[in-house]
Amino acid sequence: MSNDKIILHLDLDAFFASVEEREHPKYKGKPVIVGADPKNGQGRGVVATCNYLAREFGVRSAMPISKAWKLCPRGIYVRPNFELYAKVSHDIMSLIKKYPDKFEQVSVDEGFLDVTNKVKDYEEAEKLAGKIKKEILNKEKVTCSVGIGPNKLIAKLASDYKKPYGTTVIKPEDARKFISKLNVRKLPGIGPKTEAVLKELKIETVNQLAKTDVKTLVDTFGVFGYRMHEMSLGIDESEVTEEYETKSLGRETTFEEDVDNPEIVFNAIGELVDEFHEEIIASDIQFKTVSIKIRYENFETHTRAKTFEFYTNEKQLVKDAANQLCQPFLNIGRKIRLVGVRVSGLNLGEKQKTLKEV
DNA sequence: TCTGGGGTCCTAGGACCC
DNA sequence: TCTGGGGTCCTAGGACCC
Repeated sequence: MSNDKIILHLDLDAFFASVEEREHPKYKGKPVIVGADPKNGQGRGVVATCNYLAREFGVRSAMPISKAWKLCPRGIYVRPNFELYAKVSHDIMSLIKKYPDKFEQVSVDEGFLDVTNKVKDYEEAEKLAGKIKKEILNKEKVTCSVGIGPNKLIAKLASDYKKPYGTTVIKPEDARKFISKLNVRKLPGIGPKTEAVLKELKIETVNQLAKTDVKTLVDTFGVFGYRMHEMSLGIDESEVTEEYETKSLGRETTFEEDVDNPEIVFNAIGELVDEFHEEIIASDIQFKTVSIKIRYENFETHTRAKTFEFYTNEKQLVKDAANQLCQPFLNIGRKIRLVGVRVSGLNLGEKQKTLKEV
């Protein structure tokens, strides 16, 4: 009995931009940038997603929209329509779910499929991937890329290897070689900060990471050092899991212009709470902790939290707690850029203890 | 270049309990 | 005089992911 798995990772290509192209055929053949209003280069905010044509101009996700505007002034700039993307995502995930033994939705545009007992080998897995890709394209008019490998880590890195509309198959015996060549930044959990620390240690490729002794990594990164070392060898024992429980729920907003009037902050908090409280009621959620987040104009960010001795779902309680928690940050002669409210310590109603619905 | 909004997970210190 | 040890909960900050 072998315990080798066959995992597919499916990633929708430039998802938000693809949906916009689908809805607006006149966008085809043009750079499409989904994100904040660029306001002739003065806009505040970032790029959410852009299509591959926009990427040729150097535009990237998470880039300030003002920079995107400089790189690609003639692009088509659209505000995101998250409700639409959620609907299309839901439709696509519903199509996919029937194929694997287990399906895990990771985000709006990604999912893992454990097909170990559905296919007899990697050739069959590749055929299945082709079938799923065509079905999504025919029925939903968007493309996706698929990675196939012996675990979630390899499958995920493989789906990223050839995009858009690519399929990359990494058999178990090729996993080490495949992962060795990658930059450490590709590994999940290694972001800009960790990348910089690794660079100081002269570690830039996964191969160099694999050759580093675990002690050095653990001394530098704590328990994550072990995980980094495992990943560098292509090891990932985690299962494709269908269960998912929400841990927190909230909203935040960046003001059009930085503010110092407390009334404006309180009003914003009220609106944010009104918005997500609907979700709390609809999903039958109770909570016991309320947190606020304040970001000053210089991007310095603070959080404060208050935990009740009981679970509740009362809107006014959230507003009162949030206002109270904000007080120390107001009227001190500093301008505020962002305010946020979040509830956690959740007691989930039966409805919510199911699949993640993004 | 000047940094969104939705989240998750980790760490570290302090309070408190037995 | 010089002060345990383990567990749990809470808070604040930070890195990271999509």
